[in-house]
Order: sequence, then C-alpha cells, then structure tokens
Amino acid sequence: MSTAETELAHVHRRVLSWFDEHARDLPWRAAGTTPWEVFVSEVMSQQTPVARVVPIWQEWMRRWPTPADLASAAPGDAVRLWGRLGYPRRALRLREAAVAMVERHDGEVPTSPQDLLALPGVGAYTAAAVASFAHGLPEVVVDTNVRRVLARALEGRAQAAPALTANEARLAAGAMPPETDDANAWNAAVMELGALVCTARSPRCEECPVSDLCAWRRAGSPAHDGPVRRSQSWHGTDRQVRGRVVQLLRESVGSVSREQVAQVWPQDPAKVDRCLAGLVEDGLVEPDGEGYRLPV
DNA sequence: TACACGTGGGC
DNA sequence: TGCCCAAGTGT
Repeated sequence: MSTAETELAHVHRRVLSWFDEHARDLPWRAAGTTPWEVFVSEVMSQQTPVARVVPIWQEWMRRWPTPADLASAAPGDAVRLWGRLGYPRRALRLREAAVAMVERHDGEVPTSPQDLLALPGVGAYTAAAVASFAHGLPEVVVDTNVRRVLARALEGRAQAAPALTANEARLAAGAMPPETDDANAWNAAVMELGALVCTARSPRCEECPVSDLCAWRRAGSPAHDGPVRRSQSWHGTDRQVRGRVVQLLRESVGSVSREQVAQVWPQDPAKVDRCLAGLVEDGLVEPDGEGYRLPV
C-alpha cells in the first residue's frame, strides 16, 4: 500500500469513527427504514434544513407509507401536507415520482442511479443518495456539505465553487473508501461532518476529526477569494407572492375567490394574476369556477 | 451557464 | 436588522 493510500485509510477511519459517535439519530437512519422512506427524506431535504424536515416526513410516512399510497393521493393533499417546507413543487414531483414507481417499477423505488435520475424531482445528488442510502450501492454522493468539506480539506479553499466542477467530482470519487459498507457510511459521514462541524459560517474546527490534515486550516484558514455569490433578492419577487398564494390556499378549505387571493399582495393585482397563472401552469393551483384551489 | 424556485433560523 | 444559507432540480 502506498503512503497516500495509507493516509487516506487513516482519514476514513477517523471520519467514520466520528460519525459513529456524533451522527444525529434522524428517523430515516433507523434500522428497517424502507427505500421509499429514504427517498422521501432526500427530496424533502433538498435545500432545506434537516431539522425542519423531520416532523413533515413523519406525517407523510404515516399518511403515505408506500409509493402506491402517495400515487393515489390528490396533488393538492401533497401540497397541503408539505406545509411550510418550501419549494412546494417538490411535493408535486414527489407524487409524480410515486406514480412513475407504480407504473414503471412495480411500486418500488428503483435501484439504479439511471432509473432514479429519470424520476421527477431527482437530480444527480438525489439519485446517488438514494442508491447509496436506500439500496447500499457505493455511489459517490456529492452535496453542498461534501463540496465544502472537500474544498477545505483537500483544496485549501474556504468555500466550494459556485457549481460542481469536474475536479470536485474527481476528488470526491478518489476519496471514497474501497469497501462498499464503508463507502455508504462515508457518504453519510462527510455530509454530516459538513452539516455539524465544517459549516459554511463559523466552522467548529476544534471538533473536527481531521483538522490537523485540513489543507485550508494548514494554510491559516484564508478567507474566500473567488467571486462573491450574489444573494437572491426576495422582497416583492414572484417567489414571495407565489409563496403567499400557496400558503393561503393551503390554509383554506375548498376554493378561494380571485379577489381574496389578490389580497395577498394588494399593492399589485397584476403581479398576483401573473403569479397565479404561473402557479396554474406549474400545477400547484387549479382554477375553480370564479376562484382557485389546490389541485384535486 | 445562470436564474427561478420557499421558508425560517442563526448571526 | 437584514443577510446568509440550507441533503438541489429544471429550464
């Protein structure tokens, strides 16, 4: 074994040990969790803090314990139970994915990353995560946490590039432990390390199992020098108005009049109309006589 | 490639 | 107090 391989194996042991000791006991990590439960947890966790996912996930799993259960539900019920998780189109896609599982995969969560990738709402990250965490395939899972950990530990940079680069993918693949079980644990462990210790702001380096090997720390933890990520505006955007419209419909029984919907953004009825049209286009809202409702 | 797409907690 | 950011995907 080369020196590099020996050192990498050392890193694997330390990170996996840290994970054994510090992993959060998220409900979908319990023994006996089904692939469907893992699948739902992954979609819900997209761009969403895990702590906010837990109660919604539990509610969904009680209500729709199999893909067939969700496939037969009304889209509007999925959006309603989605609550305030954000990006409610994910709820629609989750249901569409369930329909695809029933139609094309015998009601099961597909196993191959290729089949997973073909499902609505599933991209490279989710396909790899479900293959690894639900099915035990040693796919390379790269999320924002993994990218940040690799950027710091291996590249010596404060933060990862704006989008996944070929070099990052190469580094992530090269860092995987050779044994399948270790690889799957590694995927979860590096994500967890990024979520709990190697955080975007105020990383807890004193708690990090590999801080002594971290290229960024060794370089004196230099500040990010690349392009500044432009923050997304929010006030007055379609996104904000759409959010208010869906929230109103979610909390209403039956349909809501157009006049009532317009009240979510009284200063600009035309904007509300435009957002309403977009929401209908997206399948999040349905016209209902004179008013609107969540899709039945 | 860059932008749209929700929401709320932390600093 | 706002701004940043969170287990990304689709176009």
